[in-house]
Amino acid sequence: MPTENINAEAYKKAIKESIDLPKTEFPMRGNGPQREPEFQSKWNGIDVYNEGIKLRKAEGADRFILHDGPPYLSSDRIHIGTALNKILKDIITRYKLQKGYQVPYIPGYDSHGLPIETAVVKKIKGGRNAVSVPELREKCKEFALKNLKGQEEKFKRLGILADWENPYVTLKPDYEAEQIKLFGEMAAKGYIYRGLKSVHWSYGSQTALADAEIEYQDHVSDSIYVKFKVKEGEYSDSSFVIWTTTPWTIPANLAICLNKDVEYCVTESIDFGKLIIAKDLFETFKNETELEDLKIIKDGIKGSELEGIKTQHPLFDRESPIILGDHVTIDSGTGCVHTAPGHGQEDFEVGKQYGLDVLCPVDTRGFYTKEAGTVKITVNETSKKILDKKSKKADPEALEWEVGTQLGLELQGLHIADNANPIVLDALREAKSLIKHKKYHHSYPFCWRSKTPLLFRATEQWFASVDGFREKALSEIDEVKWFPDRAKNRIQTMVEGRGDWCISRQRTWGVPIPAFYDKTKLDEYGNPEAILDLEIIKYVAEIFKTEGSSAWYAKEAKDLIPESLHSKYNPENLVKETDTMDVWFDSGSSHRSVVNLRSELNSVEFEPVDMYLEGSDQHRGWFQSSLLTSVAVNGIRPYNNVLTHGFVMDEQGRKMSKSLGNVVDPQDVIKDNGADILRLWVASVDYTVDIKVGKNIFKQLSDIYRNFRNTSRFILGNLSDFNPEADALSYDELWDLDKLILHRLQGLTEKLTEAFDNYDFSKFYQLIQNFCSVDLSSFYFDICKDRLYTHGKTSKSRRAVQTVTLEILANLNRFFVPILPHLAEDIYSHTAEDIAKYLKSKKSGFFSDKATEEQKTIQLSNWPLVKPEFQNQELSDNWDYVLSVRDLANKSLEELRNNKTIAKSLEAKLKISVPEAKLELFNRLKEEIKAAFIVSEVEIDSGLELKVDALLLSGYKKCERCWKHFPEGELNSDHICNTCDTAIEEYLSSQ
RNA sequence: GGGCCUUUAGCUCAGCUGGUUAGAGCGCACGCUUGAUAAGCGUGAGGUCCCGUGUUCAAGUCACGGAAGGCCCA
Repeated sequence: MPTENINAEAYKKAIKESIDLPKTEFPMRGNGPQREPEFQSKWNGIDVYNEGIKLRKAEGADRFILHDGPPYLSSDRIHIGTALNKILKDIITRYKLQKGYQVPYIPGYDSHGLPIETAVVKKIKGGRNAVSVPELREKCKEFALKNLKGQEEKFKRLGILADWENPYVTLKPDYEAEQIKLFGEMAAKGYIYRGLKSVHWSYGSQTALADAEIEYQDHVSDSIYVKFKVKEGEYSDSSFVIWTTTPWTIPANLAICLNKDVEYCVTESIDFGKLIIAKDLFETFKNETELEDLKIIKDGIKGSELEGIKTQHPLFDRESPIILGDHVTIDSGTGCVHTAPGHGQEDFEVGKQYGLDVLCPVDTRGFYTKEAGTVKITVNETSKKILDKKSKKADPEALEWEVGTQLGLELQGLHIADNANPIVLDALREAKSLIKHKKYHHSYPFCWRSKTPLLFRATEQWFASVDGFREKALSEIDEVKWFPDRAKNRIQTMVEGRGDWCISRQRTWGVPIPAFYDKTKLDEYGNPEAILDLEIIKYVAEIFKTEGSSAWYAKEAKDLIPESLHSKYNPENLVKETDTMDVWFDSGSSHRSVVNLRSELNSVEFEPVDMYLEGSDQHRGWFQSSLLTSVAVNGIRPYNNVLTHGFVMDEQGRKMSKSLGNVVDPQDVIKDNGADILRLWVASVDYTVDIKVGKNIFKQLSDIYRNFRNTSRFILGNLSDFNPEADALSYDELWDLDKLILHRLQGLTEKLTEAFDNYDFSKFYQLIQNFCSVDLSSFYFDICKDRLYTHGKTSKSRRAVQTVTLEILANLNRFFVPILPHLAEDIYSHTAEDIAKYLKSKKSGFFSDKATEEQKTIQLSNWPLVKPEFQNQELSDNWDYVLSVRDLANKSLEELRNNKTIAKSLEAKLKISVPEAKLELFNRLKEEIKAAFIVSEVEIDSGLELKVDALLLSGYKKCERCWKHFPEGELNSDHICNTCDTAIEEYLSSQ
């Protein structure tokens, strides 16, 4: 009751003024696009990355090394998939840092290779040959480093914590030096050899291509059936029929391959006589060739019976023997496989077994060489054009060819993708060997850069012999923990089945292969002997280390070989290798060039790092190249854990492509929503499979993000007057509801920690969302508003809520750090002075005891621990039951609201009947239940079944201040209840 | 064409070794509040668990076949 000496006016005014509403500057909207860079420059100012290392070092903490896989520097922009990758890494490193590890993280960049070279050449007037090799390499380097700056800027904008001052770049001299030493060691162990091999060759780019550089496209080829007449013996009146879609390889045919187990048959038709094909393909063959009179005249011939038969090459005076190979199937064609060892991998292999030559009459640009030979044709309209063009090129004055002329035509100079096929077809027709020609649609390998179709070409290449260490590689795969575990199966299968690794590239922009050729020593094919010497390589490595690998091109052989070896290898006779290394060898060397070279990452002996984390395409890429080189020279895996993520798709789950117009650009996302939204996206999805992204998804993420903000904002606002040192209450002084939420906070902390330990970040998203939305916003906060706003600033019941919400804030704030570092910073920077002081004190456990004042930044906070003293299972179980009754109460209240009996739940009372067994509990908690259900009155009795009825309170009046309803006698003349009256008095006396 | 993988409400995710009416949060609709206010609360409607065929007393869950999509390989 107001006492007489208090001014009635002041009292009335105080009714509203004494309400303790939240007070905070923390904005409702994050405005990330604008404010995130401000936080980031703050972090740069205190050098969070290095301070983090220093701090944990001071604690004597273990290291957690996540070794970065280098993104490729073909552009100065980053792809959404790269953003996903870097964010995942950052979430992990930030979490590990909070958990108390030293977390050195060296970002890397992949800087050599064809795409960069192609992009640079494109910009050079006059093309590749207009500049010297060192000039071209210099331009490539500039281009790569320019892109590095661009990508680095975007990575920083994502909020990635890393050693940005000292990234590793595969073009850096120290990197290159280590890489060729690694190569040298592999060579010394006998794992590197030079061999002739049929490889995918791009005549457009004039180079052999790595598997990763091949694209398959739909293509229309010339499909032909060609007969090869048997020269002698039992089948001398018959011909074998081959099928091919590359007629231009016919001049390189050296054999016909059958399968020893397949049944062959002799067929006959009037037009082409007796033809031998696989019996199972008879119908297909008959349909395809439209030989309606074709019939089988003999069958039951095993492939093995036909081995060694000699057939006549249709174009040349040359034999093509029948050989056997397991790769021959009856899936398509005739079961008799045209074999040109110079133009096919399997042909090459089987040819080797039979001692066939490797005839490859095609030059690097795709033109027939002299070896292709001469064919007989009769000039027709098509060939006339080709021939006129060809002869006018040689002699502008040359006369045009006349249709019908017969001639022997030299194939040399025809291009295999342009005009070779028509000529070969004419020649086959002329020789009466062409049974059928039609167009054929299929998918065919193309060069990813020049978009030209590929051919197989037998060339001299450097190889790493995987057989030498395959078993060890497989047993090391076993030692690695793979996330998700199916990844293990995938890489295992790949390593088991893979062939030798072709390391050389006929390119300029790369690390030169440190080999020489002795032109005075020729092998049987006339190739000079190759020299690969570890001592020389070590010498070259020293040169690279100071001058970079371009020294290879600038120096002469004699300067690249130590003097002491000049007598062994006469530099006068030596020619430098011009091939460079496959870029997968570059990045695959990083365990040596980075991990082993940098003191912050290595120990005395080589040890696997804790983690590699890349997209699932890297099973064939970096995971494998790193594993192979590491096993080869270190005898051990390069990593202990490998985590893979899927690919980013559009909202329909389709691949992103320019033509579909569904590409999501991370730069745009940041511009529109900020980096935290992008990071939250990463944390919201199951990244082990393909991940969808798009406008609607960002809309949803923004909603959730705002919920996180508002939850935090509510706490900050209500803690504005709270001084933990003086005002915090002990556990015993808390309400049940407070203890309940503390208990739930421990559960959340426990589950989140487990989720992070398992790299299961989508759990974070789900758990935090549920906690903020269900446990806090709609439950605890909603209930506590009464206590916070009306019970009086210094009341115990209000202090209890503040004590608990501080505890919640302290955890939430730190939970946000790995995923939403900017939000975490924003929250922390808005904590009131007293709160901040408390958090920085030892008591809170918020920071490491070893942390300096500088290091007390939220970014270097400790991960929250579960506090057993706040766990209270019995209380929680009781309340689970009470809260199930709350659901019933809400339903009943909703009815009253719907039929307009009440507007607010405080206008109602609840009649609750509970089973006898629960009666004591409900009576004991009556006051808290009233608060928890947000009604003004409850009546509790026991009944056979649980029942809740909401009714309009009659005879009660609303307290003008707290809006709860009371029996009329309990309010004073100003319609104020006792609790509020006390609060008002306290307020007035403090004025 | 081959290997591996994915497919549960509009969205993001749970559904362990097969067991009652398939869950959560968000979004949406309707209502309330105006003392978290470009906020907050309540209630509600949403699902042929990609399709088909089997196994089983019982299938989102197991088997086989297929579709769509993805990565890798040819």
